[in-house]
Amino acid sequence: MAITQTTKEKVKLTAQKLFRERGYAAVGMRELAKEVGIEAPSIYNHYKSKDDLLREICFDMAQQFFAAFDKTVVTEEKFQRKLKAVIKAHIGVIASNPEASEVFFNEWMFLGQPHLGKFKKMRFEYEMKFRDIIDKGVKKGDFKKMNSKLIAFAIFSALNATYDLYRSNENLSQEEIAEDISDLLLKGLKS
Amino acid sequence: MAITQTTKEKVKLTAQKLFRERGYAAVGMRELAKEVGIEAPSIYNHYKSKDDLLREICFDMAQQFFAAFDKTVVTEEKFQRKLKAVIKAHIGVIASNPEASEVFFNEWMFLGQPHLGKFKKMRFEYEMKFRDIIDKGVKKGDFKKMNSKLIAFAIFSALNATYDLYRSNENLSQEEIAEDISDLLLKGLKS
DNA sequence: TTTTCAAACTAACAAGTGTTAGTTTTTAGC
DNA sequence: GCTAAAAACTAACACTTGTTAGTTTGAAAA
Repeated sequence: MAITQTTKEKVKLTAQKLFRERGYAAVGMRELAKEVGIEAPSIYNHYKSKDDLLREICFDMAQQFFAAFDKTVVTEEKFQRKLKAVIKAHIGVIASNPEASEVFFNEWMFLGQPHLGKFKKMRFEYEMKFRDIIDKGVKKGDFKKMNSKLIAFAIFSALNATYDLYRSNENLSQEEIAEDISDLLLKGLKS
Repeated sequence: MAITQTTKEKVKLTAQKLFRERGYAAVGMRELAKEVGIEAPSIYNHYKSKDDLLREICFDMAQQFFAAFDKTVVTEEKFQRKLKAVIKAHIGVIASNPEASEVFFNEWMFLGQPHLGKFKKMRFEYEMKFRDIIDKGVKKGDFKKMNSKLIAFAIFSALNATYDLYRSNENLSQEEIAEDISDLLLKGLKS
């Protein structure tokens, strides 16, 4: 817990909150500034532009997803275990910051170039890491034969919506969410 | 296929396209009008306001989802069959209009009151129809015991993202999508 | 041919947009 | 306490926003 908060941090946190609540395009700089407790032009002492702010939010999250994936080393040979581990890591990142995650998933389209292009590329690479596990699992016989692209899509869709579960708190723990959802999906992959 | 298209229809279709591509808040009335081939104020001969336009798009889709669900009468007693049938109906509605579906799922938050309230209520009711099938299936023993709310959430997340599959066409048929995804999910529910 | 009405138009308003310039205040280092 | 830099401020620009008022056009009904 940060005892003190720099203005820059406050701007970023407030932007995350407002962008999530109302969408990037619908939030004005004056409104953002007011919520922070400063005047709009003061924001430009910390961020080059509105787009720059969105860029930082989105790319910070992207980095977290990659880091969580790469940190997940599974020595076990079973692909069910491997997939479950990265699913949990993915859900864990979302759980650690549902607000920024929602912005990441829903507002990236407002990024200007060249960031937008880089973002799409990174997201594709990340998705391919998952697809790779599924494909290898199918090849080895751990998973049934299937349209891996379609299945990976369905899995991501279920995982990426989990930010919604932390909004109006229903006393669902991250562990419970990760366990139930990965169980549902992994069972469906059984060969 | 409509051979001729009224201006009102053209406005609605163009709005669906633009709202999907760039988001409701980022699309201006002048831009929408230009794409239709008229001037901005002419739109007001057909729609009361920008919000009115979004309202029509969203509530038309809502009606289609309800209609498809209610039309799905399954005489079979197995809840797997019942659930599979409504899943397919749901995916079918999305497939029949992926563009409007995407607006429906992602832009409803820009609805003004009282439409926003009504929309939320309808969506909740619709989701409860699905939850109801799952709960009854669990009670009867067709599905394993589980957190039905969480599972319903995951199922909806997977289904509602399918509009994305029709965007950059990958030669995926609606039947293939519905079959693969419902298989994945139903297997995970097995008792 | 005249009347009527819907649907297009032009002009404009009031408010809001992101952002820059220039200035003052606050903070930190010596 | 003095200096330098960071971070706040006010004022403003050029442009866009949704929408209204008032007018003209085009086609159908009489």
